[in-house]
Order: sequence, then C-alpha cells, then structure tokens
Amino acid sequence: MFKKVLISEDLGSVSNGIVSVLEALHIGNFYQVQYCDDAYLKIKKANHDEQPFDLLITDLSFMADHRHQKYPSGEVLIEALKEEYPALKIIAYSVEDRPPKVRTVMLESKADAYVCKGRKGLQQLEEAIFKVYNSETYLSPQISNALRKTTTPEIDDFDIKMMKLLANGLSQDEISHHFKSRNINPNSLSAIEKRIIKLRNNFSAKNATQLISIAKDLGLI
Amino acid sequence: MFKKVLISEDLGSVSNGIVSVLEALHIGNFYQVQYCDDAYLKIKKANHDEQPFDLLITDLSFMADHRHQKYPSGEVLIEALKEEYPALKIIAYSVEDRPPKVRTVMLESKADAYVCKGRKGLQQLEEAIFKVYNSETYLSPQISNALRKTTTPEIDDFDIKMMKLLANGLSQDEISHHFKSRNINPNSLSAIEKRIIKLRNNFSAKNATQLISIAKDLGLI
DNA sequence: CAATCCCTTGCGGAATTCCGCAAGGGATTT
DNA sequence: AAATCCCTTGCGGAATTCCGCAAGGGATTG
Repeated sequence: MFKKVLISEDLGSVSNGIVSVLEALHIGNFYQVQYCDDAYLKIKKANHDEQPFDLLITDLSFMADHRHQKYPSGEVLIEALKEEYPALKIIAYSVEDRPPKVRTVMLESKADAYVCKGRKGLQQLEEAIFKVYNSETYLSPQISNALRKTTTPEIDDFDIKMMKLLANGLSQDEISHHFKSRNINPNSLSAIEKRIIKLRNNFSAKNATQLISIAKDLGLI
Repeated sequence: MFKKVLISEDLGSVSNGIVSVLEALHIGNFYQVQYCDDAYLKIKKANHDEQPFDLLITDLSFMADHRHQKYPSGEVLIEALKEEYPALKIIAYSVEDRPPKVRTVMLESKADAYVCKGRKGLQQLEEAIFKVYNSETYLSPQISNALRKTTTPEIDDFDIKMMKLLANGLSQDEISHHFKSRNINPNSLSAIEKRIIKLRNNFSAKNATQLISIAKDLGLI
C-alpha cells in the first residue's frame, strides 16, 4: 500500500475525513497542507530529499485569500506535478460533479482518479486509493460516464475563450479585434459570428446571453 | 452549554469535523443526518417527545439524489424550523460566502449564525456556538459586513425576475409581453429597457450578456 | 395649488446582433 | 486533376439592443 501521502485541502473539516480513511488503511505517514503552493513545494522538497510522496489527494477549488498563489487551483497543480513527477499518483477529491470539469481534470491534468465529495465520498475515496495503487484509474459512480465524448461534442479551446470574452461584455467586433491583435485565427467578425451561432445551436440558446448563462451552468466558463 | 445538538450535513467528511468541535466542547449528546427532511423529522419528533434539540448546525446545499426531498436546501429547512420552533438555535455552515446568500439566510430564513467553511471554518464554528448560546448572532469575519445593505443596493424582486428571463434567452420585447400577460407592472418595452440599463450601470456591465454573467457570479440568479 | 421628484412610457436613430447566401482556399478523396 | 468537404471570410438586410431626449402621471413637499 502507499507509504507516504500528502493531503491538499483547505477545509479543515474535510481534511479530517480524509485522514480517517488513511488511518483505517493503516497509512500513518501522511501530511496536510491548505494551499496548492505548499503542496507543490512539499512534494518538490520530498523528491529532492529522496523521500518522495507516492500519493497526493487534492481538492480542486481553494478559497482565495490574502496569500497570493502560483497554483490557484487543483487542476493546474495536478498538471504541473504530473509533468514533473509522472510516478506520483494523484486523486482529485471535489464537490464538482459536472462532466466537463471531470474531463479536463482526467484528460488534460492527467489525474489518476476523480472522487466526488458527497454522502458516500469517503467510501469512494477508499475505493479509489486501492484502484490507483493498482495503477488503475477511478471515477465516482455518478460521473463514471463523464469521459465519453457524448457530452457536448466539439467544444474546443477557442470556443471557451470566445465565450469567456462574451461573458466579459465584449462585442463580436471587439472579440474579432482581440484575436487579431493576438494573431489567433479565425478572427474575422464574420467567423466569430458563425462560431457563436454554432455554439448557440449546440446548446439550443436563443441568443448570446442565454448561451453564456448555459455555459456558466455547465461550468464551461 | 447546549445539551442536545443535531448536525445536518451530507458530506461525511465535513460532519466529522463538526463532531470534533462538539467533542472539544464536551457536548456528547448529538445526532447526525444527511438529508434536510431527516433533520426536520428528527427535530419534530424530539419536540413531540419533550426532549427537544436546542441547537441545529446545518449545511445549506445538499446534493440531490434519488430520494425526493420536501426540503431541498438548508435555507428552506431553517425557515420552516424557525417558524415552528423559535426557541431552537440554528447555525448555517456553508462554503457559500457571497453576501446575497448570507443576507437571505440571516434576514429571511432567520438563522442565528452564518459560518463559512474555509481554512478557519471549525474555529469560527466554535466561536459561533458560544455566541449563539448567549443569544447573540455570529458571522464569519470574511462576511461580517454582508448584512449592510451597501452591497448591491436597490435590486428588487422584479429585477431578479427580469434577469432570469434574460438568462433564459428572452428578448426585451418578449420580457415586456411576459409581464403584460401576467399583469405585472411596469411592462412596456421602454421600461424594461430602462431597468436593464439601470442594472447594467449598477454592475458596470457593458451589455446584457455581461450583466447575466455577473449576476450568476454573485448568485443573484 | 404649485413645485418637485420619481418612475413609466414613447420615440428616433445609431450600434450591434442575427441570419441566409455566396465566394474563396486548403485538405482529402476519387 | 477534378470533385468534394470543411472552414473562413464577406456582404446585405432584418431584428434587436443601446442610448438620449421628452412627455405624462402619481406621490410628496412647500
């Protein structure tokens, strides 16, 4: 079983729960941090000292406070760590259960497991620990099908950028200029128009306002 | 100190944390439930048996699952209980730290305290328990000024309705018809226009799309 | 009563969005 | 090489939104 575990979670109460799971598995060598940056530094130092962690359990969203963070969220922390220390296993433990989020965390950040906080969260976490130890991936049952691309097909990075700009109040013309000034294609007013229309059709939105409303509900932006 | 406490919280891990606080205060007589409906029934029964609870600590948002609930959220549970059992003290314990939510929970649902889950959440919870026991109210420091109406002044029920309709993709003209058909005033296209402009100015939004984006971030809709 | 304030309503024009049609270019297929 | 497909770009007109100006009505105030 895992020998050295790090818990990254800003809610003390949740942290307690994770600890109880580890203790039930007789894993005594664990550490807790409340900020992603601390997690990164602790893992880096452990590796440097040749006593590396072999499992990280981390939340995704952390309350922002006065301390400025290089890694503001679990996603970016996971992505950075997986690039630097591929051997480190990582379990994401989050309340977020929307498929798009699960997809990015598993496919882009490359987490090994995604467990939803919930009524059965700690049981599922225990299950995930076993699976991951055996080099398998794990998803909570309620999101087990989140990786199938049946959900919202064909929404690419560009579309997300565009919707964020829309949500920030930019006009189609301003979005066009925005992309032109950054040499990102496509960038013509007409093309922007067409892509927004495509998105509206995708989500059955009557206008851009509803499109942004839906995208926010889905957690896309 | 409180003699009989109920914890209503669907995340087992968080529940653990609350329990540790109660134990530190030597409150041994407590019960835990994972659904609002169970909380309501348990409190009702305790009162009927003349062994009432004197404190409820409850989360606000509960994951929906297969079990259909009469009380889907902490807010409505609190409101119902406070009407029926005014003597029962209630502490809301939630990740939600946006002023509008705090306002409705404290002013409309009439909770005695609002504690934000966070890095210091459990310490604040302990503080809240003491305050509430002395019949005072308590707010976490980060939201201590949430009750001042300086935040988003003059956003009334009508504005909220209007923004919800906007988010649902209705045009200003359709919104006008919507209110006309329900005999709600004002309802002219021009008036709708003016109120949307007023809201945009309030929130410094460049257009209706950004307005909806901001309103969603603030939790107004 | 008159003056004032506040809100609703209306109007006109500019800006923006919405929508369909069409041309052009690159990649793939036949 | 030709045909096809897909995406980008452009254009024109209708619909909608955005914005300022102004009139009317109700409530409050002097």
